Amino acid sequence: MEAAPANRKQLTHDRILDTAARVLRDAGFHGVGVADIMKRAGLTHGGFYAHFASRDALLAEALERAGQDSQARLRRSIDAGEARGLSRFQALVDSYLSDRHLKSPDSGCPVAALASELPRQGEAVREAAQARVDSLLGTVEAVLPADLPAGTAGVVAGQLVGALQIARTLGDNAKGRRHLAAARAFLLEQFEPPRH
Amino acid sequence: MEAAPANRKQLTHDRILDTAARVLRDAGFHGVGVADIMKRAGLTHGGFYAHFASRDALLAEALERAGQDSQARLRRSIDAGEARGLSRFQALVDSYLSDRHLKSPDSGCPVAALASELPRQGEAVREAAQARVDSLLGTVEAVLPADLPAGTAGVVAGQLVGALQIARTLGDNAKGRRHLAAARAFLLEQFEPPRH
DNA sequence: TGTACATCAGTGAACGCGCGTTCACTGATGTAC
DNA sequence: TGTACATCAGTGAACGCGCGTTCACTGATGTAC
Repeated sequence: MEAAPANRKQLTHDRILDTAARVLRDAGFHGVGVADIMKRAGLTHGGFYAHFASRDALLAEALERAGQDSQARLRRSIDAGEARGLSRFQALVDSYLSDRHLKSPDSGCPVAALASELPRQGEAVREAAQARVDSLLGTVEAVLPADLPAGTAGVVAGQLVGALQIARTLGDNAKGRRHLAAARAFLLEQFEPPRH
Repeated sequence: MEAAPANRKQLTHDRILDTAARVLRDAGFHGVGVADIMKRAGLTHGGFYAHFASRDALLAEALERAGQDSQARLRRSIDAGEARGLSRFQALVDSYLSDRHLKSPDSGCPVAALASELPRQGEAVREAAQARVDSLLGTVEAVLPADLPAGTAGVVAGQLVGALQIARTLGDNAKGRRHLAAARAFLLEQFEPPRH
């Protein structure tokens, strides 16, 4: 019943990563401290370097993990929205620009949670960041109508990321939510494919 | 010929603030260190607390200063573009989403340079941040056609901020510049008022 | 089935360093008479 | 015009603290026979 010997360390590694991926989106790169993450994962800080070569290596891996996590959530939301009769594009917009995403960055898109910090990180993190941006562009592209000009997915992604960040700066209140709602309305009017 | 007695300190204060406003946009909130800023301003760190109550007070003032600085530059660009025959809206879009703004955050818009860090700052900084967002919205509103739905300025601002941040994450290279160009083209097509 | 040994994930004390902040002091500027 | 004094912007040493990183050690898990 016990897992294979190599697995125990792997499980701990995963637990550290999940913790870091959550804290990273909540508190930013400087909010991720080695000792704090280990403590939250139920460990002491000394064991950290048996799992990661450096704090920077953790940041890069955590960013990737955060992206995979939020991407998976987003795809589930799109599927669920489609099941309720929405277009896949509308489901994406409603989910990305939802009040829930406004108030819970720790389970949301790391690009929106970290965008202005990304260009200042070390090379490993910046590479992971570009992969996350490409992945977000792919998700948007997949739900857009096929006949739009090249670069449209980038335009929509820019709108999603920018609108969410401005709404978060305005606050989790009427002002912030009004900002989100305006962005949702605009995107749907612009890109929603005509329905029967 | 000498300035009034109270002026010498004021001049030093301004010099510290200008330095901090530049470093802040380049390196983010955590990139602003008391000793480093004082040194760059040609002073020793001990004198800092004669000018600011705390590092946080400096951050809030520097954010405000950065916003005023970049707003003034943007307005000059809009006027210059108009003088060259562009619409004021096109001049704003060309300037905000320019290759120069892509590569020089330290003299650019602090909202784009800091957006994802703003919600995590202390109260004084967050208040200054909201004022900067409002100011950006005002500048956009002023150059948009009058008959657009409420919230349109917010939509455009979100696009500007998001597109610039994503381009900076992609890098100061062909990929980043292509992203900027697509956002410029989209905004002009959408909102450029018809010309004679 | 049981004993001796090897492996290895995790512990906790210690390190060097940089940071924000404090404070006694200096030296230049301006004022009183 | 000159001297004595007060003011005040800026200096530089020192502080306490938190952080990333290292390392000798522990104790549990798994293997050999």
